[in-house]
Amino acid sequence: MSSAEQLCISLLKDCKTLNNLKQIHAFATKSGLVNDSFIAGKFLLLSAISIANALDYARRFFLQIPSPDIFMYNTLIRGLSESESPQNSLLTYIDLRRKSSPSPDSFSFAFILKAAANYKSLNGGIQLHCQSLIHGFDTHLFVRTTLVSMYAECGCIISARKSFAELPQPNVVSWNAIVTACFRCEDVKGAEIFFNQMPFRNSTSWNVMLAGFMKSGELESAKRAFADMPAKDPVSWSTMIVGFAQNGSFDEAFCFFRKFLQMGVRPNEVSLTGVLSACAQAGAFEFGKILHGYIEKAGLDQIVSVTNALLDTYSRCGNVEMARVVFDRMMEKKSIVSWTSMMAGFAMHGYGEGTIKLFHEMVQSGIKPDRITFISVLYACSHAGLIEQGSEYFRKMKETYGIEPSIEHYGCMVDLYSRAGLLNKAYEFVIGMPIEPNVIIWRTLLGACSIHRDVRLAEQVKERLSELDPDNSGDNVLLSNIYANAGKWKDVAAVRRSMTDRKIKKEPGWSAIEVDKVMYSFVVGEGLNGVTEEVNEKLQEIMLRIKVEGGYTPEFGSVLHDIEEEEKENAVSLHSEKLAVAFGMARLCQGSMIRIVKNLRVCRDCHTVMKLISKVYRREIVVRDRNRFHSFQDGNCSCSDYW
DNA sequence: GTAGGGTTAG
Repeated sequence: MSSAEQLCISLLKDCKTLNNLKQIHAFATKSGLVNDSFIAGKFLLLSAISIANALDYARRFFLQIPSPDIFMYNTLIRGLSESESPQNSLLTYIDLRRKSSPSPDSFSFAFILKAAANYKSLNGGIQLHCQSLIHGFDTHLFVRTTLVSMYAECGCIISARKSFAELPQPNVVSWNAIVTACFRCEDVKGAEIFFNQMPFRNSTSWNVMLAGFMKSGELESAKRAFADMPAKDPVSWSTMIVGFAQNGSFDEAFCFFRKFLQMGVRPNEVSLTGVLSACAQAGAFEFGKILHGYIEKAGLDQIVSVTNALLDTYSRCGNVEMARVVFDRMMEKKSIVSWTSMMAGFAMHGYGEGTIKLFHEMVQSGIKPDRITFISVLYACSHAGLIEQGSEYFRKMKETYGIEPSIEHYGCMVDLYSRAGLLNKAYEFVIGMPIEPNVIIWRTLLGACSIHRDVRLAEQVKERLSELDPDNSGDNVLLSNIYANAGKWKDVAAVRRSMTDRKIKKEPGWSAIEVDKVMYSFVVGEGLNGVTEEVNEKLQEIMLRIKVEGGYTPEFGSVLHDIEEEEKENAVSLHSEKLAVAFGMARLCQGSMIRIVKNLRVCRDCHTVMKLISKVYRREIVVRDRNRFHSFQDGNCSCSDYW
């Protein structure tokens, strides 16, 4: 081996970034080493698998190789199978089959079947199954285990079971694969039966059960299995924490994370992303900050998934500035998820221009936007009232980037026109959509009818919603609010009556606020032990002061009945966000920001009250509602009263 | 020098 070759190999061993790889590439080209198949193979392995955002580089590099060997083909097929567009993996396989050499081997089929699984293409999977049969690899243990997973991913549990049954000697991995396959196809009973039949189990088999139960929403079964398992490893703990977070059980996620810490184990990055996600959903800003400190101390701030979760937590807790700091510190490690999260953060806070600026920076940096990136861009345009730009990006995503708009993109466009008051244009857009509009689309339009007070269109839209989702409480409440705003009390009563007749209950609104790192939640009409009196007193003081000093007059649009004015005032003054803000004003020290998370949309009256409090008391208030953030300062809101 | 099963953010 020449000294240049030795140097090149040792450089490649430490290579961690694309820029670094490019430097080594230049050196290898100059010395002619790039033609060495071993070195070229290593280049591919690094760019296609190990280094983030380097797959395009791998493809270009591959095209320059005169006659790639099977290892090179396999590496590229594998890299593409894990990408956004796994179908490109298939194109590379077809290219391989067109040539007389090299021939595909067992590795090729393991990777290409994984691509079919990721693409969820049953037809493609079946054809590749045939291909593996033709080449005599379908009975290979690894290939067959991948077949079990592939069929399950594509929703065909019968073929998955058949592939497993044809294994003469399944090992523990094959057994785990068939158990996961049952869970994927929503056959929890089947999964339990296979698990009980297993001749051998390591901790992974138990973890398969935990993950399966969690994904099926069977939290009690997951907890039971967790208690029963003989030995818990860090993956078991992470699975539980992540599972709770994904099922919306934040308290249990926090509780398991604390227990995990108490064991004296250093929590891994996955458990941290899980607990951060629970913070993000619950709006637990102070706890998030503690985790941030912990992450830096443990040196986990170099792990992209952790920093992405952290930046998302900050922005969902209303602190988009801290999110930006985390984002900037990632330097060249930013992934498409980091960019898109940051853009979503800006968009939620109403920074439309900032979102678009980030979009261009991302494209500049060489990362291709995907469908989720465009959801953020369109969402930003709609929340900032950038109608022309929104339409332009909607056109561009298909023409320039080849991304077919999905229902979410159409939803953003309907929202864009609706918010701007172009209700007819929005309605025509929905009618002209090439895909069937879903309830979310119609609901967006109904929301717009409420804001822009269009009773006639609202009735039309509600009819469609009644066909698709007749018992939705939110839609019925919205329609009755629209009638209430228009003073049509008879219609309000009719909606209410039909709701009572069909036993539809209004989804209870709740608001949460964190004080001394503890989350307190408030629900209308429910007292909170020990603090009710305190909250009522404070609220009365606030309402009086904003009337006298801020000229507040209540708006009753969100009150359902045709009741006396004074009663109406009581009903709106009890909205959960008002209780939460009163509690925050009573407990948090002067000058600190008040952060509230609400499960529903904030009502117009509460919005006005928040603005007045921010002015009269000189307090900064941030409210996250179902759709976006409202940052109240000196009498104004970041949404410009447009939500 | 590459694989198959369990936990990871938008």
